[in-house]
Amino acid sequence: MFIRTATTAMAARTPSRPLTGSSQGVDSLSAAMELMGARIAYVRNIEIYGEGESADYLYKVVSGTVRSCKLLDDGRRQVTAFHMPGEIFGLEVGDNHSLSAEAIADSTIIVVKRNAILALAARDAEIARQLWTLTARELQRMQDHMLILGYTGAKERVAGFLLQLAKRCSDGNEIKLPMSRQDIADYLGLAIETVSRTMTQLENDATITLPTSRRVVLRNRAALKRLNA
Amino acid sequence: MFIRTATTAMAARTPSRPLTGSSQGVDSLSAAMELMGARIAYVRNIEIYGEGESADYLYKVVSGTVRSCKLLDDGRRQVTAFHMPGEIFGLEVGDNHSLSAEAIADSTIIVVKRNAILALAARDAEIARQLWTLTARELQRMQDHMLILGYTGAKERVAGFLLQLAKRCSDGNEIKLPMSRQDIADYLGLAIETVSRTMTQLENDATITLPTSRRVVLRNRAALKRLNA
DNA sequence: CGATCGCTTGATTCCGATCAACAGGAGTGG
DNA sequence: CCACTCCTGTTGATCGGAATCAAGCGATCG
Repeated sequence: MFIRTATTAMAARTPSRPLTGSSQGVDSLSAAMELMGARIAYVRNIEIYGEGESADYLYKVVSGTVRSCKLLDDGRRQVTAFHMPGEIFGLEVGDNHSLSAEAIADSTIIVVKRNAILALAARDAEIARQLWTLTARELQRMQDHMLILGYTGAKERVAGFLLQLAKRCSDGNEIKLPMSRQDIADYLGLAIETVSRTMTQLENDATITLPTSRRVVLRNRAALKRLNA
Repeated sequence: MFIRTATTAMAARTPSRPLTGSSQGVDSLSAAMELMGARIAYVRNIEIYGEGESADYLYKVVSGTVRSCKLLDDGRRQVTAFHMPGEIFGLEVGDNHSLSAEAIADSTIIVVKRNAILALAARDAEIARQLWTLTARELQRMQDHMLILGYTGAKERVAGFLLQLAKRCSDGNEIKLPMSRQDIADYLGLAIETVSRTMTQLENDATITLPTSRRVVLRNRAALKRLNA
């Protein structure tokens, strides 16, 4: 399971360009994680940590995708975030995880002792700043998500989701969806059938095309943007 | 429009007992704000800052209530948070506000230069830690909000909202609502009529009572909790 | 090949949005 | 004080759209 890589360098630390592109600006922290952490491979659908477990580690996605979610009593599941390569997750203020995290696809993830990072932050103001920036970025992501959930219509929500993804992993106009329709549904607060239907509807409107169910091509971004803010 | 009060008194500065149990640990920051900041009175429905404006200040509610929100193109408004006495808002990572803030009721608010706080944080690790904790608490609040927005039913959302409020300002079982039905609707992603209807429905179910439209008495918390997680 | 899983599509039901009217205060000015 | 309006909240009726139940379809895998 463990593949502790010696982690050569990580090129040069780009001089802290915050926000935007995820990996930049977190470099000394990011580099520290790569040095101190262990590389672990998780297979699809495996739980990385559960709700309520003590938050002893910090995680950074190297490859694959992870979802953070909460299980509700009625069996429903609320997906609060998707974590893509380069992103850090598992950061908690309290001592326990308020969410669970699961690998959506086979993923390799760097795992670091939280205490080690916090100790580092206590000594190094730059690390502390980056930790804070990271949290704030999470906040921003969550605000975007909330905005999407605020929409009443299904088309608006799906459109918002697609644009959000396009911003994060834009290979031109094509998006590769790592998550299932059910994941999307739980992320958007919709039924899986509604997600599916809305997708095909957008395709019929010539707004997108679906070469396969997991690949989306944005044909008309303007039309998508018109649906949300 | 501004009434920069010379800040005579306002009774005594309540010795900063912030939120829930996490009251400890935010005091030195809170105290610093009270010392460095100016007390300003805002009248009902006045904008405190607008979306896109530069985020030069940090705010702490002394009395009254503030809403953070975003205006959408279609005229809809998404309320992302309500800020109650003792709470801090306006904290941004970037240099600009991503949301606007408006006073829901006449409010007095402590306003501090953001730079002053950040400078303080750079020197004082404890202040930095508190700043981070504060951001993380905001994150937690937003997660709760997202959970509520994830519910498909109106009853579930309203129930979640009421429980959330009860946790924050519990005078026994009675909640005093500082915000209008429209504010609640925009917070929950519902139509105002639906909020109103759901309230009366909950009253008919003997789950709550509504002495007036702005006062809610929780008669059956268990029933409310049964509706959400 | 059968089996399971993920996705789509169809038919129906139900619930929330919308349009519309109305009720109760609060404030204003006569 | 009353008459007036404005504002907020409630209630009713209708309509549309999303949830739900149900079936079918196409992959991938043992």
